[in-house]
Amino acid sequence: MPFHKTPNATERILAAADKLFYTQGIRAVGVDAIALEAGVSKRTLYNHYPSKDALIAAYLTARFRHIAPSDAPAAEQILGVFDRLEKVFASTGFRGCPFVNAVAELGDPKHAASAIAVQFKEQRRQWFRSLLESLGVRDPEGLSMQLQILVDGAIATVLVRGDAAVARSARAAAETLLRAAGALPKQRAA
Amino acid sequence: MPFHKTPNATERILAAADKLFYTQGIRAVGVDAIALEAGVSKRTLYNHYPSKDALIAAYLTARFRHIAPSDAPAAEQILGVFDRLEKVFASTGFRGCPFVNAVAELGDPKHAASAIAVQFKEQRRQWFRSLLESLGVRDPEGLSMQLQILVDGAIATVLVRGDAAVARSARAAAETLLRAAGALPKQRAA
DNA sequence: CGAACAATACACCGATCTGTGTAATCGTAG
DNA sequence: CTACGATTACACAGATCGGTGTATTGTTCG
Repeated sequence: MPFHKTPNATERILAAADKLFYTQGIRAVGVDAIALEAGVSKRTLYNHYPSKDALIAAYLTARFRHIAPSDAPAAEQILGVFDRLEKVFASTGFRGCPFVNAVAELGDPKHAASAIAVQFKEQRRQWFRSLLESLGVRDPEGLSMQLQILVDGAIATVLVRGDAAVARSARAAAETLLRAAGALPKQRAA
Repeated sequence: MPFHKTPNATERILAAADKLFYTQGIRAVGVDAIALEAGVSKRTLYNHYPSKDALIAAYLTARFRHIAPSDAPAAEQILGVFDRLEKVFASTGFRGCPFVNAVAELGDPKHAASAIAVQFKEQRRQWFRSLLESLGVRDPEGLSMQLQILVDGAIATVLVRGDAAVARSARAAAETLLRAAGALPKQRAA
């Protein structure tokens, strides 16, 4: 039976690729740098991943986190997204959305990265949509798209502005949209 | 007096750089490809631009279009942004926001591209803000940021989804935000 | 014509890129 | 101990990168 002597060589390579790809850009990072960061020879890297493109795809696939279901109220779950975003924005090394960045810098829509990016964004939109349905809003499809736009817009804006407080603006906008859809109590005066 | 025999060699180089940088990504395009596209020798290219970095900066600076003032009603001007966005999204070769893309793929915040990108986004936000002030909304600063988020969010979403109709969702969200701020008449029933 | 200047072709530099070939080494299972 | 599979170091291929040096070809003005 094949064994694994180390706590996963494949994972170390993937972790190194994630760190370098995300912080410096995919095209800016060579496989040599990834192998060095992972503490692995270049030959070993190519024994685990057949090509840099495959490693890129693995990087994005690993970034594809599935959203854990929650028992919290739907509106709270939705607004919680923006609160979590603010923390991510404020963390050192935030560099935008890895999926959007990959699509932007790879260019080729036939690259595996594009399909992965579409799936990720679509997953989050569907998550929004099902929550909105449970809230009984009038147009869950359209509103889920609007929330999605707010999320990606906040990410892009922070990428160039570097101001994590943008997340609060996005949250406020989401509140207004939810309120207009009847999914939130009427506004309290200040 | 120095003369110009052709309709501007510098401009042809810039136009070639714009086309290639935007459609394929900055790092993906070599100076040789730009010179070829411009119908110019590489030496001439370097006689007009001292380095690729300078050409990148020129590319972004040229993309920096100043917004022409208009006499149309303020709310109409704001919503018109999203209508124009939809046309841009539907045009062939749309590849997202050149400023955001440049920041994303260059990584280095000290690169001239970052400063240009910040200026561009800030200009548009100020444009929103002054229109909102003329509308007498309660929080022009915050609302201008929210509109900015909608614009960049729509751009990022279309980049991965490829669906120009996203612009209409963004416009609808902008209408809701303006209405909640009292800058638009109360909603008509469908 | 002839001086002045822009643009050309083209070779070239050193660095870096993705990817491979190979022989030596190491750790573990039988 | 031995055999085997994973990993290593390292050289190398072939391409491309940004950038330069140079000698030659135009083109325009005086």
